[in-house]
Amino acid sequence: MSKVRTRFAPSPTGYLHIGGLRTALYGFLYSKKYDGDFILRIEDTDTARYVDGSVQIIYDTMRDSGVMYDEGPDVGGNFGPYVQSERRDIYLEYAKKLVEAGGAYYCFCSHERIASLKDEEGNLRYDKHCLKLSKEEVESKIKAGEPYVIRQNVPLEGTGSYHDLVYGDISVDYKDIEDGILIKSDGMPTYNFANVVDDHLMGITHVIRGTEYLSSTPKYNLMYDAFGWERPVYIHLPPIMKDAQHKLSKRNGDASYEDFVNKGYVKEAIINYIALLGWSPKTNTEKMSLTDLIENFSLDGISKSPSIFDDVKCRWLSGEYIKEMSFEEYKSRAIGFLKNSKAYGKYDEDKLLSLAKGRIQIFSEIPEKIDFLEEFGDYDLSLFENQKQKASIELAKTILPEIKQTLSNVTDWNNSNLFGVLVELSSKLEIKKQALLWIARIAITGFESTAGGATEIADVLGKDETIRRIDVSIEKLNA
RNA sequence: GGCCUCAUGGUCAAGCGGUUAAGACGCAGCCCUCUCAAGGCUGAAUCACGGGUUCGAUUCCCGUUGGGGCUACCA
Repeated sequence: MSKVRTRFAPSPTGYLHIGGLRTALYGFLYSKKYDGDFILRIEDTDTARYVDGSVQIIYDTMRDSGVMYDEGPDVGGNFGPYVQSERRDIYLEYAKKLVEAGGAYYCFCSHERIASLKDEEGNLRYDKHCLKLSKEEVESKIKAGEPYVIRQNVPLEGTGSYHDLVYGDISVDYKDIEDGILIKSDGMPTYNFANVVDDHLMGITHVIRGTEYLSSTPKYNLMYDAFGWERPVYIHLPPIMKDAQHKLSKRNGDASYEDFVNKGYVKEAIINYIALLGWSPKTNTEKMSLTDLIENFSLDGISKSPSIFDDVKCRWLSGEYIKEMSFEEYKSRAIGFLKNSKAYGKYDEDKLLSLAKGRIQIFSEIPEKIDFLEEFGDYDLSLFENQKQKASIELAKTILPEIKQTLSNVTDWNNSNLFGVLVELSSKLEIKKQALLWIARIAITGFESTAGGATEIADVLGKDETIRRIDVSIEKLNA
């Protein structure tokens, strides 16, 4: 059996969105699973929709996410060029061959004539008018400089069938397929032609793409057959939806990979999550690295129905990655987000980061988790009241001076020491440690809930600031 | 409109004629805990509808409904 070769063929019309990335991912996983090649091809035949810079975004996204290709415009390969606009002559050459083979024909009809072909329901259907032109007529028109397109010659009768590895047997009657344009009047091919020529010339064995091509595949097969080429294996993928009725798409301005990365989602989690959207390993394992995914990927786990992107679950997965990340790794990724916190620069970086780790799902949540450190101020005394912890304003009044005294004597200021002395104090005072720690925490933060406990926070604040805040609270209680 | 296609809890999903219909996220409750978070346990919640086929349908067939796609000199 020949080597598996799959491809991802995006058009450079903007950023690379999540749905496109998943298509790329599946192509990548499938090829790697079978030790094959994964090719990147840029489909830029529509010059009008071209967006500057988007090719670079595609390169960057694929590299950054780990969905890396073996051949492509910027890495080379033996089947180039990998940019369609650079293959113009190739398409023209093959289009002529197809005309020779009877699979296509020149068409000189004006837009006006085409428009006049509307039927009662307003549908357009080309009437094969130019198919009747003799070879001589065609040649003289071309010579005279008349603009033309090349159309596919689809049979009026019969049925095109093929087997899709996800959707099974698909059949479309040829009468329902138009004689679509293969070469535009500007000499560029349309997707409908370029994809066939390129996939064949590049040796693509498995075509993995979205379902939007499911019903147009029979017309591509017509071309493979007319050329006498072997048809590739087809694997169509269900779409990723934004909600029940809208597909995630860049045309709608939906989220891209880089948007998620910028918001602080762990990249591995993004890939992991989208791998699971529309595919199931059939085991209960959900957290998987790219390597795990390659190992477990299989076509029969791909589902046929659309799946809705669930941001909540994607964040959860991201949080799982953060929890399991080494501190060093976490720090290197989180530091840029820490800088957005009010507390940044005022306290020890590692301590701030530790406070947030385990409490966030995406890195951009860091500031909101630790900003309270810099928001100590006019809090409500009723916060000292807590039945469950057996804490009260009265108790706070009596023990806060003791807490201050005890802390003042601490020389080695760190979390475990602080915890030790305060627990010791609570037993000496014969009160629950929970009550004492609750009071201490409220006294130094002024918040009902905080990321971190009393001693953990005191550790971050440092001795001077902790004592100062306790003084403020004592004064407040006695006011 | 025509054609293609899809349909299991709120979401992702396993299931592939006989199951107490997995699991995960989320949600609720309890436990644990230095508040929060994390962790542990428990719980609520699903086979779109109607016909068949079959001893028996979530599973197979047909239809209805609903969703998506194609129907461009876009991909």
